[in-house]
Amino acid sequence: MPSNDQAAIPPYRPQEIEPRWQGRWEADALYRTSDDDPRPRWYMLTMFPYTSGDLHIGHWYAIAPSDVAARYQHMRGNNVLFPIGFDAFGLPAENAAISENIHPHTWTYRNVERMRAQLRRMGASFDWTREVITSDPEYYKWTQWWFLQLFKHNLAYRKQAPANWCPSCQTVLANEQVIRHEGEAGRCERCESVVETRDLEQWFFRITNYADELLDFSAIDWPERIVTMQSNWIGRSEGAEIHFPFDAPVAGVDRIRCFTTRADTVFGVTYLVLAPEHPLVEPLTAPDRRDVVQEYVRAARAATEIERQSIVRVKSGVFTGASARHPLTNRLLPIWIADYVLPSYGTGAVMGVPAHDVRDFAFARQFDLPIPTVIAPPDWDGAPLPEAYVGDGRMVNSGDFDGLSVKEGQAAVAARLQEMDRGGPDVSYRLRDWLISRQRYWGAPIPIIYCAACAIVPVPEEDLPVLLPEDAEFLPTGESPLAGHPTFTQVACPQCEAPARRETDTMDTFMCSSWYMFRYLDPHNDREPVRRDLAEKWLPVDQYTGGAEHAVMHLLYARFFTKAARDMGVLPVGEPFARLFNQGIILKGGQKMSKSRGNVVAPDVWVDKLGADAVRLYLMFLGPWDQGGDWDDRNIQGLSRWLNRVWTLVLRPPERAPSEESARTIRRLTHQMIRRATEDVERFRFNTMLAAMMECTNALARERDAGPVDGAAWDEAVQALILCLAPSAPHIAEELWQRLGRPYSVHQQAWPAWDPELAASETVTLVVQVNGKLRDRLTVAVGLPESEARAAAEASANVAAHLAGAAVRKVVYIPDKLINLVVG
RNA sequence: GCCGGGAUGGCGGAAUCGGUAGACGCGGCGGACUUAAAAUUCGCUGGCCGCGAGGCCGUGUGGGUUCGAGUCCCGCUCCCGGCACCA
Repeated sequence: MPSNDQAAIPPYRPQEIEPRWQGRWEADALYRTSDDDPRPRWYMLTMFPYTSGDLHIGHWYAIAPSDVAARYQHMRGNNVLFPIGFDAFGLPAENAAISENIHPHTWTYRNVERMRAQLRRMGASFDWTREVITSDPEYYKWTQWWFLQLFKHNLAYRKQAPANWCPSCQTVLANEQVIRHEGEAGRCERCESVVETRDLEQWFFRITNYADELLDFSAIDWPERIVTMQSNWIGRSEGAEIHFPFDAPVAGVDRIRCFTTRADTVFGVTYLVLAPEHPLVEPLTAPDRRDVVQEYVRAARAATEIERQSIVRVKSGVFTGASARHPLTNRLLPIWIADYVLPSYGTGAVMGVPAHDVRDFAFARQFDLPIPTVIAPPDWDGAPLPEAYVGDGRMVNSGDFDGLSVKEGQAAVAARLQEMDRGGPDVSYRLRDWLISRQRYWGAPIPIIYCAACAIVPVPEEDLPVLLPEDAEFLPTGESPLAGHPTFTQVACPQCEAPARRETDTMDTFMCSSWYMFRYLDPHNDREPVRRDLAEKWLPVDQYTGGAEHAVMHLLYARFFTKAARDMGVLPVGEPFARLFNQGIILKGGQKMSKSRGNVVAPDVWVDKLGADAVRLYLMFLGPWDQGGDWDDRNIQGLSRWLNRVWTLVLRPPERAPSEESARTIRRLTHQMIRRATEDVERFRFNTMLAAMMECTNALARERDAGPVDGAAWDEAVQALILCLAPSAPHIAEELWQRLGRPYSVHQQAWPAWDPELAASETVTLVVQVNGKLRDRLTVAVGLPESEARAAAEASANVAAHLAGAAVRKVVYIPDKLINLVVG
């Protein structure tokens, strides 16, 4: 085209049009969701961000495609709810408070302000009227209410438990704050001191009550990966409990209970092992063994569980001097203690079967304990085993169980023990109860009062919220920060009115995020967490998106909360999220972005340079969303260029002339594009969706440059392109839609439908092969009969050359695809 | 060690009910426009051979099934993620 045409259309200036449309949409409340809208509901949710400071490119990568999906559902005629909020309690605010000498509240709400503004620049279709901030009293009042409900239903309990204690920071650390990776395992992430264990009274939730139900994923459509991770985390093991009696009761107990998945090996037991923390260790230990046992226990307790699990697997342990009887042979079995037995799994006691367990084998070797074989490997010659044999085989040296397979033996032994009242079938889980106490300031206070007379008293619901005092001293002092507050702890017992003391721990922030998806439905309700009819209308969330790093934390806790709430009659559903999609991680130069690496991509810089639309598109285009990808400064140019081409395509009118042929071609391009874009957006394949639209743009430009186009078909094409682009690049789509004189807003138009007939091609490329090798490509009519296809193929000079006169033995014909002539 | 996921041009990635490998984009090369550059735009761009028509090779690696394999089966190598003394 002549260059002076270019002067005729205004340049594409995202910096000018994006803020203008954002202002207009907000003024018009375009994205406000009504609860009374009769259209089908669609609850689209993206994991709310933590108030960490600036919105980084990872937030954009998580949120922008989610916004595209929400906008698409809206265009499909659904009443879409797409809310946003902030996960605002937590340790980073306290750390910032300490290092920057600023109050956590100030720090957090300043970040909320900044992040709101940055989110608005993205042009996302959030309904801001439903925003929740978990550190608002209006919100955490109900977090505390949830605690009280769980307490009332016996799903919350208090017990003494070991916690990670940093002697330098003078505070308890969450497991996540203890370095786990090899070399530095068991150290504080802030000061690198060796973390100790301290016993503290802690609050727990009985998530283990729901272990089996949490293993049932049949009602939800989640990525296989997350399902597997949750299943492994819950770790259901079927086996048996086996009781080993004492000759005389010890501390009122007459037996040691062990859990095993290998009841079939019970005749191979040569010793028992207790975890050093096991309550029977003290009463069992013989007087002459006391010193050595106490020293071992002390050393074991000095290490954290994390440390114990990460040290090299050298077996250590000491003999207690006590013994128990074998339940089936009555043999005396020495009782040891060893730190390879974990106090928190099973019963904290293990039967040692050296021949058929690699850990027991190592232990027996270390301490010279007998290693009798009781499962015969195939072709076993009766010789001692060189290593633990854990495979299948027949039971031997096992009395009347000899000859049974491993599987048969497990059932038979468990049944026999049950008859004898010495145990029986049992199930064990890796999942532990959820420890929610935090000895920290910046969290929701646990609504509990301790009274000398009435013991543990829940705060009455009408007294909620228990406000977090603003004037607490939160610097690390070795005590829970609220404990040092002059008035917070002092309270009258709600039952007897005697002076009592408040609980001073706060709740794990994962509690706040376990129910936020319900609060969006009714964010300002001051009488209940969510109105029942709204929960019935909107739940479960139709589509949830977020990172896979929350697989066994947030996503598991949220499922637990929902099931508990259903059983308490609070919610009508047992699963919070019907569908889940995990986006991947965005990298820079193949590495995670971090301030210390100096490779953090700031979205604002790119919005200034190329516009939010280009940034959104690039994030969608750089690869499949679930695989993540690497940010490359150069590649984003391609998306910006494409937007410029779309801009020009729409605004520079082509030469028009009615034409059947041109109309057919343009409509075919259009409807093929709509079909591909629709199928791809449905599957969250945003990269190929955009590729389809780019191809259409390029093809339309070629049509235009080739001569006059059919005006009606052209207008349809351009409008369809804008509509398909609208969810992905909402600003330029709105601008072009307006410039075409179409009615505001493009975002309230219907997603275009494709007509299969218009999308269909009249001709196809038929691939011609000889013996499976490509020899020619023919353009033929759709649905060509085989005889004609064969004739056409054989007429090809190159095909004839390769046939070389040989007889065709077989013809493979896939209509509209390929014909393969097999010779020889 | 166990459980997932993956390996395709110079780069990011397309294509999996087995049927044209490399769509789309980046980068590169060449042309147009420009005093020049940038921007824009057009063409080419897996390797080797060939003037050309065309041929041979090619989806981590070694086998196999098939008229036909990136795709299915068996064996290996490497990379990423999760779990890790769970009895």
